[in-house]
Amino acid sequence: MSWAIVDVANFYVSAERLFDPSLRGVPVIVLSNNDGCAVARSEEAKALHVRMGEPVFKIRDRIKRHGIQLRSSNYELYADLNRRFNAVIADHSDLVEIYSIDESFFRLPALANGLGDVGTAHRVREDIARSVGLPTRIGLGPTRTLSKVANALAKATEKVWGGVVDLHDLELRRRLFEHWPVGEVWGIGSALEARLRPLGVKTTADLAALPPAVARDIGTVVLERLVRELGGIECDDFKVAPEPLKATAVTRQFGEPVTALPELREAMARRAARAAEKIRAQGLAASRLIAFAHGSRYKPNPPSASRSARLSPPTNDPRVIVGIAGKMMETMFQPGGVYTKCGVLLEDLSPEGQGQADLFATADPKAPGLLAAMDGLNARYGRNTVILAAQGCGGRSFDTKRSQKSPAWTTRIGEIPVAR
DNA sequence: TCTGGGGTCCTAGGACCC
DNA sequence: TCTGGGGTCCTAGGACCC
Repeated sequence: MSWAIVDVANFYVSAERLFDPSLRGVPVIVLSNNDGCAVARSEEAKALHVRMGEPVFKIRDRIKRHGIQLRSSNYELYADLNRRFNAVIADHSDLVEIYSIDESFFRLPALANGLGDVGTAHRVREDIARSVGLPTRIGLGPTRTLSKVANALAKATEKVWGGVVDLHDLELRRRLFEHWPVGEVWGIGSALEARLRPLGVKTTADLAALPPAVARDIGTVVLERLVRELGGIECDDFKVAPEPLKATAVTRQFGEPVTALPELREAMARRAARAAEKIRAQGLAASRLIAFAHGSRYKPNPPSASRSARLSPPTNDPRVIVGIAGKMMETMFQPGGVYTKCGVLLEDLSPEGQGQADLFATADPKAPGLLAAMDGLNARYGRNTVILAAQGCGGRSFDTKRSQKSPAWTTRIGEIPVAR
């Protein structure tokens, strides 16, 4: 098998630059939700040592001194561009797996010599650059893991090898792995890296040389599979049809800290309603609900609590979910606590109507029609056109901050760019 | 004094990814 | 003053069953 993975360079920044030429050639940072941290950096920003995940308030002086441009994250735009570049990939491949918002695995026609695949990979890059306008890198290899490592190497060697690296060749792997730090390998995080270091496993070559049983001993079966995949043995397959969601979460930091119970209830209701809406859109119902609320972890003694409950029968009815989450918020609330975040998790998701009926609960016969009407109106006239009273009206100070958001250039008729 | 064996299910927590 | 959000997978340990 021949695996390929394409990733978009500094995706969020590249997306922002597409419709705003003033951002080109200057340092740009795209911020996390609530405008808190840097989650994407242009090459110019990286050169100024802005780190991934760095809080914005800590780099205010650099932002000012170097004129670093800030943008809030604009997921509507990124999701649309994701759709577009995947359509281009599909022109070249019969099998595409969307792995994340900025990465997709795909299969290339396996030619006898690897050169054909490299040529195709270059054409995919060129097509995406021409028809979508996004810069990409591509890694090729006989397994998923090897293509991921190749992709990382393509990033590091872009100027030399033009953004495509093929790791089908054993000799090339041997040479490159000796210089590639083990912590850079997909699946090796800081904890595993720290466990591997004292054992003398510092490079990818060291890791690939571990006997699988030893790897399992150091980590789990996950590390064992990783080692096998580095050796060219496939342990993982394409996931073309997206697996049904197993759990979903809606958790948000507050724009401003909250101390009053009525506001906390309202904030919780907004998150719970959104979570219920998400699973309805997938035709799923939840069997377990978890709600939590806490204060800043950078403060001493922040309030922190969570509650969980089984939902029987499984449900996606916002009236039920918002009701329970609201009661949970009441039992968690500590007077005097300064809260900065709350959220709802829905777990044990199953297809709607498939769960075991509850012997003691009678289903509301009107619910399906009511919820379909509500979702229909919100789809047609915009999110939150119809809401539950518990969610409260209008924008509130505790909603997420997004002060620098760019327009939805490609998906809203009122926000398309104007040319003069 | 001596105190089985083999399962399943659930939960919490850790680790990883983007 | 200000520090993101949303997923998956695995394991250990407890509760429970026969």
